Amino acid sequence: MASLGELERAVMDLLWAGQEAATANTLRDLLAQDSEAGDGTAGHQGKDLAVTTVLTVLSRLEKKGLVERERGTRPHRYQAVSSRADHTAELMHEVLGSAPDREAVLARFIGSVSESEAATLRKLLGYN
Amino acid sequence: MASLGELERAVMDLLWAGQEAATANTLRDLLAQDSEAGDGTAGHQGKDLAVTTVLTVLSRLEKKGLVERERGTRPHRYQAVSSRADHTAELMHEVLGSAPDREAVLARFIGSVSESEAATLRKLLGYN
DNA sequence: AGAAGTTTTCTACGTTACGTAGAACTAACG
DNA sequence: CGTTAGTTCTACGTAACGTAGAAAACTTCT
Repeated sequence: MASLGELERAVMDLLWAGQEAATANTLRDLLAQDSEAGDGTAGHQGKDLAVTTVLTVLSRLEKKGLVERERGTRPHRYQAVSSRADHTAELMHEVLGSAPDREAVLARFIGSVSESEAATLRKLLGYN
Repeated sequence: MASLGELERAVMDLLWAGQEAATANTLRDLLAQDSEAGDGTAGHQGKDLAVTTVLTVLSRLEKKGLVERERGTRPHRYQAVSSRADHTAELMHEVLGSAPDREAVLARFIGSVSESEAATLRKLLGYN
């Protein structure tokens, strides 16, 4: 119960990027901007989305527990429930937990970690 | 490009469990067995699947690059391309790579790792 | 070789997730 | 209270997946 669609992902990226809670309109504008700057790298192409589209996606994200909304203010404001780092780490745990042989998974995982990441990990695990 | 459906997952689990390449029929039988033993823990319920169902799933898994088939022999034999540990570790990397702030993700990840896993990781990273 | 059985491929349908948005409803503001 | 901004409802198209029958390909037996 974790994978996100392309647009859902784009919205979460925006929510994770900005620290402030945002409205659907703001998000729609940001999405429009992102789709410009056509560096061809990735991302959707072309026309702006309708606000209702953004709202639908936000509702779905809320149902999934990834987004929280302030219903008090009139233009509702949305924000990510947890930081991207937290969310991603949680996902990693989910994946890790999906296998019965965790040790083996960790071994392979560490086996293909970059040197800098390995350094980070050593630091994090260091004393304790 | 990674997530598996419930049945796809069940099939992969069987392929990962057995070291020998298996035929669709064998797999169907194993799936039937698994669905018995109704401990209610999880897994599908009820009736056996048609062999064609298993074959369809195997084809899809092959297309996804998770399964390899020997076309030479007549009942084709199927096997996992990589071990479950490898596959899972790869998934973890994919997840990790999906965030721009890997260090932060790793920090959170390590933060909620069990003590035994932490020990495993220290060992793997070469105490330092 | 021809019939009969086995295995694989093709095609298809139902369900659910997701992108997308119009229509209708609700709240705010003058 | 009417207009306007914002939200919810409903809906359609596409794709993934579970599921399997029908048809095609291959084996085997006589």
